[in-house]
Amino acid sequence: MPTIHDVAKRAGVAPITVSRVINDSGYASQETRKRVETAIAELGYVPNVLARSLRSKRTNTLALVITDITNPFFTSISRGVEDTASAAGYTTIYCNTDESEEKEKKYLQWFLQKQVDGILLVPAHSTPDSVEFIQEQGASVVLLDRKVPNVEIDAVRCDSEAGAYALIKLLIDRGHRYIVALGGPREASTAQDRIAGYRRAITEAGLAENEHVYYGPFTQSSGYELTTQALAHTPSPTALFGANNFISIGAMKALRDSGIRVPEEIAVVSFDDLPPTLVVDPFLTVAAQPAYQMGQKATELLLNRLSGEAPQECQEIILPIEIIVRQSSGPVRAY
Amino acid sequence: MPTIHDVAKRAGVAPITVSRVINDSGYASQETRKRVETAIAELGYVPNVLARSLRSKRTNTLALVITDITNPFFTSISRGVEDTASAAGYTTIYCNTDESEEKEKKYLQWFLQKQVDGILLVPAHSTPDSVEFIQEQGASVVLLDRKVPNVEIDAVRCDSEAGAYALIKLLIDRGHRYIVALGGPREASTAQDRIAGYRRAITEAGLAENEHVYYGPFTQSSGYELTTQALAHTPSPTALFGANNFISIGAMKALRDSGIRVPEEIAVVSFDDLPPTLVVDPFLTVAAQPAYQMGQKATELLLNRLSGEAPQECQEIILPIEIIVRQSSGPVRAY
DNA sequence: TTGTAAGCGTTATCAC
DNA sequence: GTGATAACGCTTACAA
Repeated sequence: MPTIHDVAKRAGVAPITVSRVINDSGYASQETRKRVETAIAELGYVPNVLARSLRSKRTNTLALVITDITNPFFTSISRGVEDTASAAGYTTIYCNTDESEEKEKKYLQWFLQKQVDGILLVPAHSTPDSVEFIQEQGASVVLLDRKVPNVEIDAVRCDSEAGAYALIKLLIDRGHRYIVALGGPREASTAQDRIAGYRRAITEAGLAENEHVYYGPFTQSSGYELTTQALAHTPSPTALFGANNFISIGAMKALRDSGIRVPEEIAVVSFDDLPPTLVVDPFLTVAAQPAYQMGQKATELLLNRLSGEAPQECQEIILPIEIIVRQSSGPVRAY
Repeated sequence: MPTIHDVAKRAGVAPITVSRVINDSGYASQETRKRVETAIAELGYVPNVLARSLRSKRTNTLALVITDITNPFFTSISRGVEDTASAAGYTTIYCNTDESEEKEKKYLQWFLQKQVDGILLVPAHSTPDSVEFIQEQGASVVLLDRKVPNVEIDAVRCDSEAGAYALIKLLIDRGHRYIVALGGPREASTAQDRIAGYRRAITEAGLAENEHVYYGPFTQSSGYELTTQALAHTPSPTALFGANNFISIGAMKALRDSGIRVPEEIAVVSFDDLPPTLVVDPFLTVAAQPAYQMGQKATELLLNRLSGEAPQECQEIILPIEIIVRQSSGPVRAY
């Protein structure tokens, strides 16, 4: 493998001149530039990014820390991140934490050791630990999707509380009085906010007594299980609210297996839409988050921060949620 | 940030001794080891991976080059890769080529510059260019999902030809005589093989005259469009074969929009299953590939290659395809 | 516009 | 067991 020295020798210049040509930094006469470029081409020279980063302290790498790429919501986010990052000349490292704080910590440590320029983090838990850990090491972070209390930090997310409120309000307006929430993990801020929105809508409608919340992981099997429990309860719910896409799919499966028809016998609403590429007949009434855009905006914010273009103070970007009414929420009626 | 020198000074040893303790290489007396470890803890020393890699020529990083993370098939592959890689202490860089050879080339260049230890490649086109490019730079590659002609190389994939053959055979056995193939891009080896399998089944059944193949990208909109074209054709097909999941979903939408019932009026079979986490009522009869395992096996193979444990000669791992019969293929009948 | 010298933080090599 | 030295390939700081 030829080095910058080899190129320099062949072009009859100093290594630093080659460096200048490669990076378009500093001056270089038309002719010198030409000679260097020829030498590079002839030798098939490829700069060693490691050496460059060691010296310059910049790796042109971003880290994306999400809980599970298998969830289409995070898939879209990650696509938004990768597109934006690569367009700016950055590569993306990624990992799945599976909602485990331990894994999260391990990965963050790795990534910081790799000297990534910035981190996009979907924090598993609502504690400032991870963020503080990153900031101590002097790296830039942007929080994605979820909140963390007591830290000044750039963030991009949707208003989960408002989204959940709108969904529940919709159910109440259609006559539902007994709505069960199939919640996510207590640790995730989005899960907390969605339950808060549920609660607000229920309480406002004077239905506080009917409040009924289950908690569990953001998985299909949890949705299935919680639904089974909810159905066994008396009085039976007339509507279900799934706190994310996986939970709702699990709920739908449980209802199917119990022979309960949606929306005729029970209504279902859900957080998160599935991408249209994956569904032939969209059926669920949902609060849809612009996942791709979230990834995009977060990456732009991070890149601006890195280039020093962003204003000093922290930015919180709250993207709008779209309520998409489909069949699963059923018609207006009296219960 | 403390360096290895600071630790060495504090522990009263040479930097190389610290290095030995950190990496568990070479000897170090119990006592020295202790002193070094204390110093490390006291200073909060974190090794600089960049410097280490520059010297050692190993980055503990793998690159995953896929066409589109948004496709659940590749999502599962990527999860298999990441799980396996991280368990072995490797981080994963990834990118989406969108079936573009140009993007592929750009990303490969980046990744090779970053000195990744190995690359997992889903080649956009069936040409040896990319593979040769990588091998010239001395990096290890494992081919994933798709073939490339005229190169000796490790590879993990499924037998697309056989899978397609089995699907078409199933349709023929149910009485279908006019089956249209909604193919993928001509450049992708999997698309080629699936059409070859289609052709073999059709020909074997003496239906060569009814062969009818469309080509287009592996997207939903292509599936939609090709289906519209196929329906306009006379005689009308009694069955459709979608060459991948997106194409088939597009086909299903086109059929729905045309008011044509599946499987009553037309049968549909498809390559690739959707993960059970995403579908409430699986409907399509499919040739399902073990995507997660493919990622896992490919990564294991690559890691073995890197550690020199793999045998000299190249390995081709062909994983079994499962034919899952559901409603979309309909019952046996005469046409 | 170009070059010199030094150093980024590690580890390979060889010596003791 | 431990250490001195050089080197990995590049860029910053300064000089000409």
